[in-house]
Amino acid sequence: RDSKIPEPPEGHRWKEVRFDNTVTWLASWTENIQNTWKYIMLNPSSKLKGEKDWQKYEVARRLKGVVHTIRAQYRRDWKSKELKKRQRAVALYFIDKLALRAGNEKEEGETADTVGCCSLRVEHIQLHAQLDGQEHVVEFDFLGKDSIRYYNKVSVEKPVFKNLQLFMKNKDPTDDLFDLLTTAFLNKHLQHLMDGLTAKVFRTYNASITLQEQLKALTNPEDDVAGKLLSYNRANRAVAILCNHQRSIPKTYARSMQVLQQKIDAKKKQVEEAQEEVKKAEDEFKDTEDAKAEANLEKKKKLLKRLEEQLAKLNIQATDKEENKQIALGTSKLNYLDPRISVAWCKKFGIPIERIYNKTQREKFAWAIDMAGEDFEF
DNA sequence: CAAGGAGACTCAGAAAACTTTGC
DNA sequence: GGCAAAGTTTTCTGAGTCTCCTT
Repeated sequence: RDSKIPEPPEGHRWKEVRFDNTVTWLASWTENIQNTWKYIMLNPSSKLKGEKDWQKYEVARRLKGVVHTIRAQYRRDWKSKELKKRQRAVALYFIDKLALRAGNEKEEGETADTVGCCSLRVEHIQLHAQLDGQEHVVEFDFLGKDSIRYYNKVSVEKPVFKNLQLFMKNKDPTDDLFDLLTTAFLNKHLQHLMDGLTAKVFRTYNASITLQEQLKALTNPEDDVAGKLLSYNRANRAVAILCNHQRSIPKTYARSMQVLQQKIDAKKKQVEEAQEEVKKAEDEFKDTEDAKAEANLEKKKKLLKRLEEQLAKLNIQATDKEENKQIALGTSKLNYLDPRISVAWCKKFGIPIERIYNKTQREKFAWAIDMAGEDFEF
């Protein structure tokens, strides 16, 4: 603190050596190709990053307390006399319900043509008064962050639908859907509703609350560890779908699926054979009615049951793999799910934490592992 | 005094590196 | 018990969000 600022080592062209406790980086420079900033920052396992992460989830938990009021308010604003407020209210509805990103404006041409909520254009949505037996369906199709496609058909509340029709009236496909709205305006409003509230907090909040609810709904205390872990993965997957976290289909997918399918086919055959055996044993027992034949029948039945169970397990595995082939679970696990929810779940159901988090993740979430008991509620 | 840009930080999936599994 | 393939973890660095300061 009181020590003298050291001189930059000779033979280098450092700009400066500085003391600055308002930032968290250790070194920075401007990258010379694109003129962007580069930083050396601390590891996620560091105290500094851990505390920041904790804070983030605490803000999301505060949102939980006021989200009902906020929802009531944006519903009222759907009928506002000010068009700008209506746009804000509809956009916020999307951000809340669909976990869309804020959608800052970005420089045209220089960067990929991707959008978020506030930067949606007319061409990115289609309205269907009626679709697949649902009313007021909005069909989204646009490229989001990292040019990942967002495609979704959602039934929305009638006032939202009416408003969207209004916003689209007399506009070209390339016009902004929310032409009166900016992320700055939206975030200023959110800040006013709750200290520290911004658009992205909704993503964190909805992701975490979804995990908690799904875990509650899916976990069967009777299941073994593998069964419970499957439930956990499904809860995690629900969140990844909500946040649209995708991945390209793994190169090994087709092959490993094929191998699995072979296993399934082989198992099916075994089951069929076992069924034959049972039938045979049944006939024999009917004929002879002796104890030996009965015992044999029971044995065959038992075998059949075991094989059927194994088949069912393989089928689940295949379904799981199939469902997961385009979905990336890592991003939500690392960035959106309050780790205390997972820690509490592990403690409650006696699942070792290392089945959920690997070594690096346990280091990153050390604060949560320390803090959360089995009855932690997000 | 609002608009806009600089700056700082979080979040994203792909690819490389490493570990485990199944033969 | 060794080796290839499959699966997992780590690394990489670009793409977003949002704050704050300048104009």
